Amino acid sequence: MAKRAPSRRIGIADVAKQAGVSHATVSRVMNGNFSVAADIAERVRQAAADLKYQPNSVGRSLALGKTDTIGVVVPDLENPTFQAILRGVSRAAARDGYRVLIADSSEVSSEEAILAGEARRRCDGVILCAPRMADADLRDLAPALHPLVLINRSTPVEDTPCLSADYGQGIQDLAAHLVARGHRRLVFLAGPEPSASNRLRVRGLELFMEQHPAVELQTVPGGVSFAAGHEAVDAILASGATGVLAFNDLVAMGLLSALHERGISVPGQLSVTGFDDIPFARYTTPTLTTAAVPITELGEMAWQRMSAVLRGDEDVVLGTVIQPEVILRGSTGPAPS
Amino acid sequence: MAKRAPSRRIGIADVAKQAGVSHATVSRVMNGNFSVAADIAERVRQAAADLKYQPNSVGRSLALGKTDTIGVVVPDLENPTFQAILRGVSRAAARDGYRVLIADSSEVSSEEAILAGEARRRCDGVILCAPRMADADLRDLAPALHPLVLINRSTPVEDTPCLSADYGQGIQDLAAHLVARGHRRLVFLAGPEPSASNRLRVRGLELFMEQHPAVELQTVPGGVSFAAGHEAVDAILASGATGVLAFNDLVAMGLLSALHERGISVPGQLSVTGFDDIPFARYTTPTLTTAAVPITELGEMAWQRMSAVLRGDEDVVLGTVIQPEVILRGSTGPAPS
DNA sequence: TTGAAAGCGCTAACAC
DNA sequence: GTGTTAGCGCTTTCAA
Repeated sequence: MAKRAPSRRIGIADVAKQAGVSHATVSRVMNGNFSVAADIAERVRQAAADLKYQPNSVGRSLALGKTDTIGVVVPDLENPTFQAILRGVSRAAARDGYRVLIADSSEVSSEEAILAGEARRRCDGVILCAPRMADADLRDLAPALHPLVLINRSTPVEDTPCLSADYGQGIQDLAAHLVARGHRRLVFLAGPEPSASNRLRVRGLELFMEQHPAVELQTVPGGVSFAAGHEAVDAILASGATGVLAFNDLVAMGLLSALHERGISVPGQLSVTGFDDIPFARYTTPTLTTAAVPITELGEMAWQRMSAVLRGDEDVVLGTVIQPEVILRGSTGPAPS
Repeated sequence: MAKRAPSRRIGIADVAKQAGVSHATVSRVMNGNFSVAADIAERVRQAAADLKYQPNSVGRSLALGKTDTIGVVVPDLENPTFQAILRGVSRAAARDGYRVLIADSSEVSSEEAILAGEARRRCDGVILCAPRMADADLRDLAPALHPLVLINRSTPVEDTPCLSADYGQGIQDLAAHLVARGHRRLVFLAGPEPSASNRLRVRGLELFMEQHPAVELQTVPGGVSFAAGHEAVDAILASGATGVLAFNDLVAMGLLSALHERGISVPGQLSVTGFDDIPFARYTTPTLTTAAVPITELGEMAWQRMSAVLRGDEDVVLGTVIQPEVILRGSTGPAPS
């Protein structure tokens, strides 16, 4: 037996008693079931209002077998990309009456599986952003998580919608832009080695190089943050490149800031590109050339897929790849002669 | 009767049957109750593993009368301030085994009350950031939301912990800094009229002006975003002021960007201050002088308060005011002579 | 130490 | 149209 609460919250039974009807009738009224006589319905509504009745959604969830909540697992709530995904999911889900439970793995990827499972137990489904989780782990985990939607994974998982941006194409487009402006020595300021989205960029650049044998490309280890870009400045300058392809906007901004401190002119001496087009990219000095990934929309689309699965749609789109769009701004220019 | 699901999820009953014990025993084992014989416990664990049993947390919540989840209501998931609060709450709550449900009112303040109530029904408590909600509405709402923790409200509400930053003092400190550098004509690039935190800044500036009769202060309408700051540039220039106190960092950055486009030198011709010290503030050009509000910590503290209330602590701290700290960077300098 | 049974708050099938 | 009742999956009291 559950706790004998001394002063329970108002429940459906209290309203039923107050209105002099059965609790089934109260339930009907609360759910807008019209098979209740108008006068009785009114009496029930009055009683509910008098008692300030708030339906208990846990009871409701148990009876209905659904929570109207989905979990979103992100590696880092501090990263604008994941904030944007979360925002997109949250808004789209809210329009359909669903709420979002957040699970932030704080970049501890060993936690992701646990968090995701935990989230799934409380929710009707989970949207998983786990860019660094090993493919094998993901495949093991997936069945227990279903309904599951994946974001930014290249791994196809059976019966699991997956949304991602074409980082490979985006970085090629940026490289092409630099080459068109006369740059022949490029450097890739890389993201985390194990990250799927970094691998896609690397692969894209490999393809690009095959088609542009005259271009030279180096790689400098970077990271995902301002600080990573800031710290990489020496290695970038040492590379002798005239064009820098940064892993993302954050890294590019850190680099821009360090270059400014060193008195290096951008794009006069060095052109720099970012990736993502975070809101701040248009406010840096100089403004940042980047490949825009409509990441909030990607979050919204993730909800569409989840919603389709929850509705039991027969043919949910499984693979979705969004094409980034190159945005030319002030941080790139012709190669110095 | 609930839906006759054709293929239910594995429940405690399945594990009980498989292990040849009652479901009460399974429950005891799953909850680490030691009053179960070691061999039986092992058998149960084995059965649970075989069946890949995942305890259903809705059932658990109903029996226990708690969800181990708290709701966080924010006006805008796009705003770095609220992202940081959310992050602070989420991480602190996670450490105590609680999860966070997000409710984004998308700046529609009429939605806040509904969202908050809705969140409360699904959660054990709610942390409310509703800077524009009218005091009276908040007081009406509070009892139904309890346990409730308020963020950035100056309204005291009975029995409700409230955390806020001392925006009034922070803006005075920034103004003092400008005056110390010789500025005599200041302009406040204001936030939203009805926002409590804007009113605190206004009040702070009034106090400041009383103590500095030689200083002239104008007010220009602004907003909360980049765009607002960017658009205000003409009004700012028209004011003839040499020092600008922007409502927050975002607004300051938008203004900085517009000033850069106009070729106005900062801080040579105009000094600009922000507020909040968002992560990007140290990477603008020039870097932004601002008043740092440790907002993630504020989120963490909000969880501490909530946690205390949930534990039934007798004397929870109700009012907490965090002092912003002025961070001097490159966007402010001596008044032009 | 274990099982039977009640109850958490709600929905819905069924009978009237 | 409305009430009775079973059941969602779990915890916990009580009795054995």
